[in-house]
Amino acid sequence: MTESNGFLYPSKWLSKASAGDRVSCELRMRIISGEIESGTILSENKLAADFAVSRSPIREALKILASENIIRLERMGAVVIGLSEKEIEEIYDVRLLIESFVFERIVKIDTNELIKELSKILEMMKVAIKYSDADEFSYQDVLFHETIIRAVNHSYILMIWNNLKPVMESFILLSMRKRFKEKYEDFTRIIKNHELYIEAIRTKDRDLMSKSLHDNFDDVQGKVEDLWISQQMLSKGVVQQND
Amino acid sequence: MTESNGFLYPSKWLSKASAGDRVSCELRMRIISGEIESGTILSENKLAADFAVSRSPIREALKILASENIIRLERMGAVVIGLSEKEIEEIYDVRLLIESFVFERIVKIDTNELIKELSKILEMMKVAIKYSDADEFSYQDVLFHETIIRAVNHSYILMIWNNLKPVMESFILLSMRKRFKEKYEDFTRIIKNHELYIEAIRTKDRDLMSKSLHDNFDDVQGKVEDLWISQQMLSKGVVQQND
DNA sequence: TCTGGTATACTTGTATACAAGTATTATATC
DNA sequence: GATATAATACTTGTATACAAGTATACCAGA
Repeated sequence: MTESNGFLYPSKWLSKASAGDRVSCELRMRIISGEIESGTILSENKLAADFAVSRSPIREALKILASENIIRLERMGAVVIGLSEKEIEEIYDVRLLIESFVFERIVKIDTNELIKELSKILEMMKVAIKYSDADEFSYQDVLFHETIIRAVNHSYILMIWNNLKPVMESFILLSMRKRFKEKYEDFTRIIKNHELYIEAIRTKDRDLMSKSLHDNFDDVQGKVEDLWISQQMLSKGVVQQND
Repeated sequence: MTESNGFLYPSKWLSKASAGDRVSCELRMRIISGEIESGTILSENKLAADFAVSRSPIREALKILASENIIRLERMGAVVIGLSEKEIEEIYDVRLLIESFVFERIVKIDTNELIKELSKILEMMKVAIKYSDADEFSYQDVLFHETIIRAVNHSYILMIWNNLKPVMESFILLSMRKRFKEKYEDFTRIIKNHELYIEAIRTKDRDLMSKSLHDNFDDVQGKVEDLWISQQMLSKGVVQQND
């Protein structure tokens, strides 16, 4: 709905992606936005027809979404789980868990390079705000946190992140698009929060990190809740996937 | 090598599994045991021929293993990563992380039902020891921890567990098989440790939980290291997957 | 009207075919 | 002998076909 082609996921992020990836990204957005309601049963054949691809990429996409816990693969059809408030809280539990873990590792390593990189990303975020580019802002926001996580070089923490990332990304994307329209002033606070985060890493200050992390989450979570609910409301009139 | 049919993964655990699952379970065991060495490049076609199935289930299996971080999907071929000591430590980092998180939730809920279930599993483990059934013991051991994790009803923590579980399972399986042969006396200590864990849950005693958790990990990790190394040694003479 | 069985229209899992792309090898040219 | 180019033997991603299983609907018979 945001893009002119009727797809929710930014098409430029899919330049080199396979059909399976495209489908998974788009389906994920539709599920998280509430366009496809929780409880809907998705059929491989129907999806294949809708997306004009064969069942192979559809199957791939469904497997991915199932591993992200937003659908549940059953004997007949895939049941949409979606993101209720409970799931959103749970995601932030996990983010808090892994980012806290990561911070404990970060305080033990040299962070000069990391800080430089984070500062660059922050600049990018500012530019994105300036030009009201919600998608770019979201991208950089996700990248910011991913960069921190990657810094500690922990493959299994990275594994968790990789599982969480797509859902996070979609969620943030939807949140930011909404806020760019309605709550532009939010972004100064978000930027300040990220600056605080960098500062926490620089000074290796646990308390500051904890504060900025919690603020960041509260910010996104609290504010986004009504976004999400409004999206749900919006989609109540939408046609069901299966008739 | 353990089973007469030349497969490492217990065939009875695959009764209702698809070909893709079979392949992923068996490949995982071979990779973790070191039978397939780290660095090996796996070809879809070759694997399909080896396992006498088509490429479809092989692709599925490779996707699964890639999400578990034991192989890496590249443009041409899948590169085996395997489990070095670093990865094993990382896995236990994550287990420690999630089980600690879970415990914090557990102290807030009614644990009667959980404790009953855990006690049952413990009894099963004892029986498995009595009859020297390493596979059954491993199964119950994994189930023990999974039961605790499931008790808190946290879908995204469960998601992490689901990603970790197969690798854990394979690792524990190999470890226990070895120890049943060589270090039978270990098991009294493992049982005692699990009893301690139950006790920690019953009394909601953080310190006791932390102790038993760490002991359990040190136990498995420390003791298993040499298992794993010996497995690696063992596999040095093994024929490469690709010629 | 209710029960039992059968036909049908779905479903998944697997095999196979094919297109497009990428290393590798061999050949031709200098 | 060294280098550029072409042939080849791979690779992945996707489409399609088919078998086996399952829910649904429908119809026959009581």
